[in-house]
Amino acid sequence: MTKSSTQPSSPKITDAPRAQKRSRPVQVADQIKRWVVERDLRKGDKLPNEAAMIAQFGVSKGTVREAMRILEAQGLIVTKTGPGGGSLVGEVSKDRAMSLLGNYFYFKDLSLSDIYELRKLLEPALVAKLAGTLDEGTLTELRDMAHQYPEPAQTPEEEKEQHISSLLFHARLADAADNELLGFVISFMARILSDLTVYRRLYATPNEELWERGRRHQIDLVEALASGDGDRAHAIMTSHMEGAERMMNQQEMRITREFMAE
Amino acid sequence: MTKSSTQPSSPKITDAPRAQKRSRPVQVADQIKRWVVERDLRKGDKLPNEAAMIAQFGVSKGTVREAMRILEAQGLIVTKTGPGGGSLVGEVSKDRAMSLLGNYFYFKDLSLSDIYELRKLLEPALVAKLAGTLDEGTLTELRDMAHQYPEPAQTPEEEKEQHISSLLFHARLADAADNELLGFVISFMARILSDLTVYRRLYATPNEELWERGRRHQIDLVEALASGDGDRAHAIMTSHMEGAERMMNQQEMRITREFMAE
DNA sequence: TAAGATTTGTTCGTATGTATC
DNA sequence: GGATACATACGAACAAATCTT
Repeated sequence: MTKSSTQPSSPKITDAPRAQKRSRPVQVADQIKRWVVERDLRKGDKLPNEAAMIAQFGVSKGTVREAMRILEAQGLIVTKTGPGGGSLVGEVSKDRAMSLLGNYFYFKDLSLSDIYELRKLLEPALVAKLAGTLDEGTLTELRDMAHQYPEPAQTPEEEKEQHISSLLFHARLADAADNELLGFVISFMARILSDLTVYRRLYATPNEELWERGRRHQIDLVEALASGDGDRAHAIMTSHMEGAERMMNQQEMRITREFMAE
Repeated sequence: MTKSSTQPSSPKITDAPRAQKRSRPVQVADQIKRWVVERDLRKGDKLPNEAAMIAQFGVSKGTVREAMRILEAQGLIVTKTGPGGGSLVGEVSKDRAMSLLGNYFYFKDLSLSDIYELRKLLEPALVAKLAGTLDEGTLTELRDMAHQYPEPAQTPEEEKEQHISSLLFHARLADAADNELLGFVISFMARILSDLTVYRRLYATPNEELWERGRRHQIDLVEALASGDGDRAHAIMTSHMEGAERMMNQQEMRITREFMAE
């Protein structure tokens, strides 16, 4: 392992001017981060306890606690009370990462077409890559999800439920990719879309034809994936994305501005 | 504005089991977040001061301060001392969002091909869309960046510099997209790649032919963008991505595991 | 420049809660 | 149950920053 030994840290992309005075807790948090990186600590590894840090950094208990809260908020540590307790290095969860990123887009007012521009690029490519690589368990899982709602929704609540279920289907596909980055982006978009609000419905009853097409797409897609037909999977997903975008535009869905959950 | 009035918050995508006891500071932080969302507060809006929150939530000063640190760590507030000071709602910066997301991937060990799989999908599509839409100022900026290094690098340091410069070129393109989501993903990848480490160099001198091809690509790309030739821009970028990936694989670059900067 | 007011920043002492043995 | 080791929370005091006069 070539320990990079504090190289001059070449200029970062999109590096803000940043100078500023940093409060003690933030300084302490940064030092702890460095400490963790230097020792290459991993998921369950223990950090020194409060008392040790108070001594180590020469600050008070309150300051150390604020520093720990900073790290905790970023998902980098978890803390337990009691004997043998203390703070442990904690892998940032996907859920938390999505929430944190969601906070950024909270202020950005994404549009549906922004999201679908990306979905139309990524999801067809994803399934094309996935075709023929999924094990039986995953395929069964996907088949079950595709068949879960055999009838069109009767109520707005039911329709929302089906909408969420459909997005879970896509998130499941994303998780099957062995590309964490691709999987994350797709899951993140699914999550944003699952927080949608129907602003005004143009048709009193949901468009059954579009619904049926969406359902057929899912079912056909799983079979294309099972048979290893990447081109067909790609085509189905492309068609599905276009249909989904059209349906959502028809219903004038709006993105809900929402803060992180945790 | 249709205030969504605390709807039952439909099941989230990738919602962890999550129950757990939440510490007082976290509870307070959550309440403040809700408070902000309910009132639809924006960038510069003021939050109540410490004393008011102590009274409001019936907790001690230390607890309130820990709560504020949590929000600050997520980029949601900024705090100033002095009269008229206090905490303000603060838009999450792109830089901070990338750092926070970087923490997630810190544990994931992304490979170069993971990143390039996405780049090859997104960047050609981006430039195809951008063709003919850029103003003269932006085009000039891009031209300048493309011509910045007229000679191949002589030293590893120089080469790294050029590498970063090239990624800045891509980040600049991403910012020109009027799709914040697409722009963010591309910039984020550029940032990860800018933190690369050359692990072992196969050729003592950098491959000049590949370098020259990369440079030509950038120059030709800007002209294609200026003339509005989307197909050509797409083709150039595709070729460029393939070349870049090949070059990096040749040099056996490794992704540096690095914690957030701020 | 200086003084005073306001608001956050930091410390210390003490007490309480919680999990392990 | 009791002892121990740890985090959690409170309250009072003082320090530092920054605005106003």
